[in-house]
Formats: sequence, C-alpha cells, structure tokens
Amino acid sequence: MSQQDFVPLYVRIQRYLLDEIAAGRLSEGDRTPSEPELASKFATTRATVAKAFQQLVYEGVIVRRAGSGTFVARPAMSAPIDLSRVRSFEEQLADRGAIIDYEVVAFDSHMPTPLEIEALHLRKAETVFRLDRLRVVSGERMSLERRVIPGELGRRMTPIMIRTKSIHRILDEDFGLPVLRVEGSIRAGVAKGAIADQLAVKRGAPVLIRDYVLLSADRRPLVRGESFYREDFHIDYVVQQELRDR
Amino acid sequence: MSQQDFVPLYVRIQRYLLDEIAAGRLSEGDRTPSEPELASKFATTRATVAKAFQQLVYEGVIVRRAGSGTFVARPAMSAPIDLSRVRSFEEQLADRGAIIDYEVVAFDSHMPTPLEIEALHLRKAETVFRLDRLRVVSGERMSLERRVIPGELGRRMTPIMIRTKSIHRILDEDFGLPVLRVEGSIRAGVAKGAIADQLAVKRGAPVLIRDYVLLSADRRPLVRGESFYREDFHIDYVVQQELRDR
DNA sequence: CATGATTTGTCCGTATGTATG
DNA sequence: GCATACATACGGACAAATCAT
Repeated sequence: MSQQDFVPLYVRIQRYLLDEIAAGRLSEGDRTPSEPELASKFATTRATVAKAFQQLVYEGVIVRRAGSGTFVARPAMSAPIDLSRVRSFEEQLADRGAIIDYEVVAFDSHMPTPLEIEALHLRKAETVFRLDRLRVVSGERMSLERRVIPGELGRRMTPIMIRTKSIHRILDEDFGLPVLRVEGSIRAGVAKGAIADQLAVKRGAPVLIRDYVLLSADRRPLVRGESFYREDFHIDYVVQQELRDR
Repeated sequence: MSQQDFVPLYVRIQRYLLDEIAAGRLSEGDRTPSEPELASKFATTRATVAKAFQQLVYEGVIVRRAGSGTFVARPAMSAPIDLSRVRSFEEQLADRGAIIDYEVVAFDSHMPTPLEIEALHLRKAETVFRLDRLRVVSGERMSLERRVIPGELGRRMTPIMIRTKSIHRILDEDFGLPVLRVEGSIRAGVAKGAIADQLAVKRGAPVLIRDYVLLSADRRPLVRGESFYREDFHIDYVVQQELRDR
C-alpha cells in the first residue's frame, strides 16, 4: 500500500482497447481509432498512444500498417511455445486478455496401462487418475485435454481446482511442484468418436495432437497429457540460437 | 538496391548490442551502457535508446531495473535437444542415419503477395522465388516444403544446391547467412489437390502444416516457408526452464 | 495517373517522477 | 541526502505508405 496505485496512461489506453475488443465493439480486422483520435480522447500525445500500441503489436493483439491504420489481429487461437520459459499457454493467453474456462468431461481413477507406467515411472500397483477437460477460450471450444495423473497427486485435486486452474498452476501453487521441463511431440490426426463430439467438429476433421510429459525440477514425471486441438488452432513457437560464447 | 537502405536508428542500436553480446564483450548478467551513454554514442536522445531497449526486453535479451541499469538476460533456453537448437529437421534426421533426398517440384519467380511482403519485409517491386520440394527420407515421401525466397537470394541458388541441401545449409554455407532464429506456427489441416498428390496420400487425409520464417543474426527475415507433413510424421520438442536466480 | 489527405514510422528535445545504491 | 538510471509523458517535426478523389 505504500505505493499509489498509479496506472500509466499508456496502460489505460491499452485497457481501453482490450475492453473494446472484449466487448465486441472491435472485432477481428476492424480498424481501431487512429493515433490522433486516441491522443485527443485521452488528452495526451501521439507518442504515448504509439507506445500503448507498440506493446499490443508485440503481443499479437493488433497489426499496424503505415498509411492505412491499426487493425485488430486475428483472435488468439494459438498457443505460443516460448522456448525461453516454461509457462502454460493459459498464462500466455491470459496475458493477452483471453478468458479461459474449463469444462470437466471426466475425472476418475483406474489402473495404469503399461504405457502410462513407463511414461510416469509408476509402480505397477499404483492407481492413476484420468482428467478429461475441454478448454474454452472466450466462449469457444478450443481443445480437449486428456491427462493422466499419478494417484498420489490426483487424490489431492479438488473439484474447484480442476474446474478453474491449469495443471501447471495446480502443480505449482497447490502442490509446490513447479513444472521445469516439458517433453512433447506434435502430430496431425483425424477427429473420431468422442473426440469429434467433444470438440464439436465433424468426424474426419483434422486435429492437432500434442502428447507431452510435464517434469519437475528433479526430472520426475508429474503428469502425462494428450491434447487435441481443432483445425483453426495453431501453436506458435520461436527457436533461437544462443548468441553467447563461441 | 541503393535507395532504401535506411535502417532505423533504434535498430542500429539493437544490432550494436546484439553484436556486443555475440562477440562476448557483454555476457549474461553484465550491465549494458546506460541510456545516456548510448544516446551520446549514437548522437541521439534517450527516447530513441529506450525504444531500442524496449523491444529487446520483450524478446528476453535484456532485463531492466529502474535505478540500477540494463542487464543482459540469462541465455534464453537451454533445451538440450531438438527445437531448442536451430537445426533443420534434415540435420536431426541425418543424425539418426536417415538418408534424405529432395525432389524439386517447382522453382520459379513471381511478384510477392502482401503477406509475403509483410513476412519478409520486402519492398513491393522486389520479385521473389518460390521453391517447392518433396523431402524423401529413406525412400519415403515425408513432406512437401514450399519456400518463398527474396530475389536477391533466390537468384544465387543453383540447381545443385536446391537438389541436395537444406535451406539452412545453403544459407549458412553458401551465402554466409546462418539462421539464428526461427519463428513459426504449427497447425493441422487436410491434404487436398496437388499437396495430396505430391505427398502420395488420399485427399482429405490429415497433414501437419508448419509455417515459419528463418531469421539471420541481425533479425532480418531470410526465407519464409510452409511445410506439409504426412500424418505419420511428428515433431518432437523440449522446453526447459533455467533454474537460475530471481 | 496524379495529388492531397490520412495514418503510421521515426526522431528530436525537454521534463518530471521513481527506484536503486 | 545525493547521484545515477530507468519510467513515463509532453509537444513538435518530417518522411513513407496508403487510399480516395
């Protein structure tokens, strides 16, 4: 409380724009007010408006074209894999103002398959939990995630946790087990049966499938997951060579 | 190519800093010159230096602390495998003993689309080359790659190069332009028309689609690509968090 | 096709506030 | 307290890209 809750003007301008988008008054492809218009509206200068815009460009919210204007970018149907940090894509989307809901499809326990024993380094007799959730971003079904969780951890998950938080956050905040490493694999496949139904796509529609294991600091596998993404979803990534040494 | 060699001052400042880091004169944790110092060095104002810094902050190259200074951030990612290093898929496969051949489907020039101008930062009148190749791994058609190459580079590519080498290797070995950064996006789609034929899969079969831009050391876009992979192909990745201080 | 209005891109110079050591 | 460094903001200027007329 020692600090005043001062909000920089350029942040207030960003919030104004994000609100306009969230409220639907600005949609994909629409032109935003110009720099002079916003400068006048907020009683400031173009430089400040430009700064507000610049960050939103970096976050992929808007695109700008000289001589033309500033436009709302396509909706955030993407999950950046920022290889410099292990963050769940929920966090990354939340940074951009998206609203994420979960719809729990199944949460129960069973005996692990040999594949699951291998992936999670389980003892044979240890039961595991299965958690199937639909991830809904800003009202749209985006993906179906299937998780296999060791009994030890699964027993401690409450209904509230699994309805509201990403697995990353549950592991970190509730269990004190931050995810330090993700090993995964991405491939294409077709939606069939239950998966097609739950994603609300036609059977035979293409889906992006991501298999992964979340690992803790000591390289212990924490959770195995399989996520199915609709065709209109994409995963963004950046790979960069180290500049140092050499 | 003479008229428009203008490089914004803030970009030149960024390149200066990136060079200092690449050359090892600045390492992880080192303090960079301050805003006034750089402003003086480049005969500009603090505002311009601040803008140069701001983008590097967003890209994770530096961190800034008010009252303290600007510091070189920890190396972005330490992922030991796969995507964390900038290698082409060819190299990764070759490591495992696979034999890679290319079958050139098309190599011609055309005027760039607006999308290509945007992605490659082209001038409008500059023609670009299109290179379509099938990647054949151990006798099996694995993927179709479509590349868009600025005329300047495309004109220097010989038939032998494009029949035998990955784009990464051509850029590095033949043009002295190593790829230091890849920005891409992965999604699922269906094979249709020419793509299905060339991949030798049924129309409607799922394919993995990867869009990307290869960038050089100074962040200039070199090549834009779109690759289509058959259903049985998968992309492995590892993301790992650095353990360091905080 | 030319031209002017609009819009963003870049840059200058100045000023004040806040955090750090 | 003090100097240094970054954070935010003001106001003005010209250039380049775009688009409607």
